[in-house]
Amino acid sequence: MNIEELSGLPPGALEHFRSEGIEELYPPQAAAVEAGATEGENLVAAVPTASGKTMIAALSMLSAIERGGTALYIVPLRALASEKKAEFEAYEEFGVDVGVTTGNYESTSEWLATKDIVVATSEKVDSLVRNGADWLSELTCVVSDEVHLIDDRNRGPTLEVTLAKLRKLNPQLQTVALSATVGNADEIADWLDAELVDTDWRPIDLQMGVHYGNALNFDDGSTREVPVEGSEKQEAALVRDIVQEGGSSLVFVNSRRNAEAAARRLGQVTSRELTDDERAELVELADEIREDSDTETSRDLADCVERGSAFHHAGLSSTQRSIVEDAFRERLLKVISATPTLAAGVNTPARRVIVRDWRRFDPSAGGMAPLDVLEVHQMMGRAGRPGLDPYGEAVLLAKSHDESQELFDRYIWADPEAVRSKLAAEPALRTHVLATIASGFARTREGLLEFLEATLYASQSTEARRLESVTDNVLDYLERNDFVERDRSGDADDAGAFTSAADLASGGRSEDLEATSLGHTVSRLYLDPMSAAEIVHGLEDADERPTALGLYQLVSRTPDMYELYLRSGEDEKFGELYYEREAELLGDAPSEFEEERFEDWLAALKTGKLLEDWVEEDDEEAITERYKIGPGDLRGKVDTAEWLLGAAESLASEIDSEWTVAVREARARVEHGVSEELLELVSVRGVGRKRARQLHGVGIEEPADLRNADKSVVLGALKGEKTAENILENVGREDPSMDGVEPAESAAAKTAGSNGEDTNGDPTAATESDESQSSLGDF
DNA sequence: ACAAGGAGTTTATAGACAGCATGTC
DNA sequence: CTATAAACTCCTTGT
Repeated sequence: MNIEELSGLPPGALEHFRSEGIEELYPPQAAAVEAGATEGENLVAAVPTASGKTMIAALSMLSAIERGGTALYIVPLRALASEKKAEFEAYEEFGVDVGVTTGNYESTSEWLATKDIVVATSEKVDSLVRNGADWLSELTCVVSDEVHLIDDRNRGPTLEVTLAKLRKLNPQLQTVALSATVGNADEIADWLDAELVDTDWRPIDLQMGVHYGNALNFDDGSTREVPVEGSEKQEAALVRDIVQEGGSSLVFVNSRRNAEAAARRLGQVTSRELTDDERAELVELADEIREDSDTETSRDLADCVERGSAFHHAGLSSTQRSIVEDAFRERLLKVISATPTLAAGVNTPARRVIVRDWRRFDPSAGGMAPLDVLEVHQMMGRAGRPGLDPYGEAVLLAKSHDESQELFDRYIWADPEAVRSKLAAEPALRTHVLATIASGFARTREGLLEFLEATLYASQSTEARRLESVTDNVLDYLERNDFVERDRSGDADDAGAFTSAADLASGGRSEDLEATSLGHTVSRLYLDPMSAAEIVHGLEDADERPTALGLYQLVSRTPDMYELYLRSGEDEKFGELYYEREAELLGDAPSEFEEERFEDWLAALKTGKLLEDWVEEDDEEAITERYKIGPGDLRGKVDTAEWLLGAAESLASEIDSEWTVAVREARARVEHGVSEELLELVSVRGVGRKRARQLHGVGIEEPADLRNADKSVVLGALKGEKTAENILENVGREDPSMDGVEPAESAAAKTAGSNGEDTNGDPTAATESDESQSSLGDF
């Protein structure tokens, strides 16, 4: 189908597509149009990655906009939200306004209401629904990207419930669901009352094969010699082979350590194939990486990058991840060794994809469990760069003939699994039942069950009662914790004479459900009710002002915090820390004889201690080293703690706790990574934990001091005239200019300013080493 | 005497959304 | 229970 045949798009859209070199629609896109994508029809498109799914979404959204509506594009990851936003921003050329909203992006509801297309994560959309954003009911088109993630145990139910709510909010809504090829796309289409486009078609041919011995055998029967030389590993031979042809590769492995080790080894292969220009650019990139964070992980990554190789996993900071992804897309990096993150993330196509490890440690399976077919297909789908590669190759590695055969059977000739809803699990329902009641989607138990009927779970379930019984458990829980009130008076009023069939079936439990004020708060804060209960109990239990550690351990043991594991021997270490600081912890510790719960308690203490180290101004390097984590993990923990403590502050004021201020302070300290004494300084724009410490070391303790202090003292502490001027300007000093000011020796400068406050003038306060040493002693 | 290398043993295991209100070194 | 690479330890060998 030629794009000329399209109708109903905004004027200028066709010119725009043509200018991007799009003339013909790909077959799946044409099929989507024939199914009514541009006419507001519901659609499920189950097609491989990189086969033009985004175009299907674009056609649906643009035609909806042309009809006077607005569109919402739901993605699973923040990084994808930015990627899609950048893509859709090209439509601004013909007057289509695009906005993003995720947890860490600015966004007021009014601002979003003015946009034609809004890109958001599923959780953010859920949150918007809970907070009653009106513009959501004006939506005419919603696109759900990677909808197969409904299968995900943790986050799938959110997507499922959110789609159901959006559709209930606006029955006219056009729903477009984009999915990887899965076993049961038809079931998803049934659920959404949608037309189905289900195809394996790809714009670039994909060859799948297994490497065994010295040969690469493809599914089409062809073979390629890829000899393994000397003691090198299979993946090294495969990477070398393709780099010499000017192609790049992705290697998927099953652990971070393996990713790092593989990247190091593969660096020896790629470094031989670099031009001088490339080498020079890579050195620059490596510097950027080292600059982003001074940790061992960063240094290792930088060392690899200089050789044209990189690793990629969640321990990297988001900046480092982007650096690696961008450099790979620009073909500067020849190979990335990655954990499965990369397969689900932003677009990083490679000529050859090597799936080295097809088994992964899974404690619930009691050992190594094979990856899902879907997951492996997602990785393999990254093969082939449109416009650059003639075809893509996806390779699995086998060490024996038998294994080779198994891999063909298990992954290459196998169909992906069916997507199964995970909604009927208590943790998922706990959150969503409360939200559904709080935001008025259901007012009775029956209404609730009726709403749940509109989910994929209900359409798939053969066990109708299961959802009901889990729902009842959850309602009990919510009532017990004072999030929901059940009003049974309904029975008495309406004189039980008119007992409905539904009541009979459910044992006559007709009742009104209403969220309490606390319940509403919990729902709006987007907390798991269990987290909220833990926090509330913890705060109520505190007789004295809680310490930072107490609060950090409290939020760390919440199900919303993904806790650090205890390594071998650490149970003892943290057991000791526990006895030392037991008095600070909030709530009742489980008995030591309940091994599992006690371990969790200690793991939360470990996470809490990490946060305490952070606010005691230990540096990134020390913390990542001490807890054996990457910079990305540290920032992730801090981020989550910040969010949870923010929520805890709201809860504290909701329950009239006397510790609201203590929580606020603990949150502020985490946000900036500083001790109490620096909180004031750090509120000045341009002053973070490092600069605040420097300033404090010369006796500047609060913003007012900055306005009055001797400029030479400020300059002496800050180094860099520009920064000093900036900061003085931000603090509102009349004459910020540093012209002709000589920096004072920071140790010599004692008290600055005129407020005469004692500074406890410790000349060595500028270095935090004393403190970090003493907290090291805790280990 | 000591480094290098090999054999046997131990160890650890992927990921990342959300409130609110603005800005690190 | 269904694995495996890397890191570590201890021993042997070579110079």
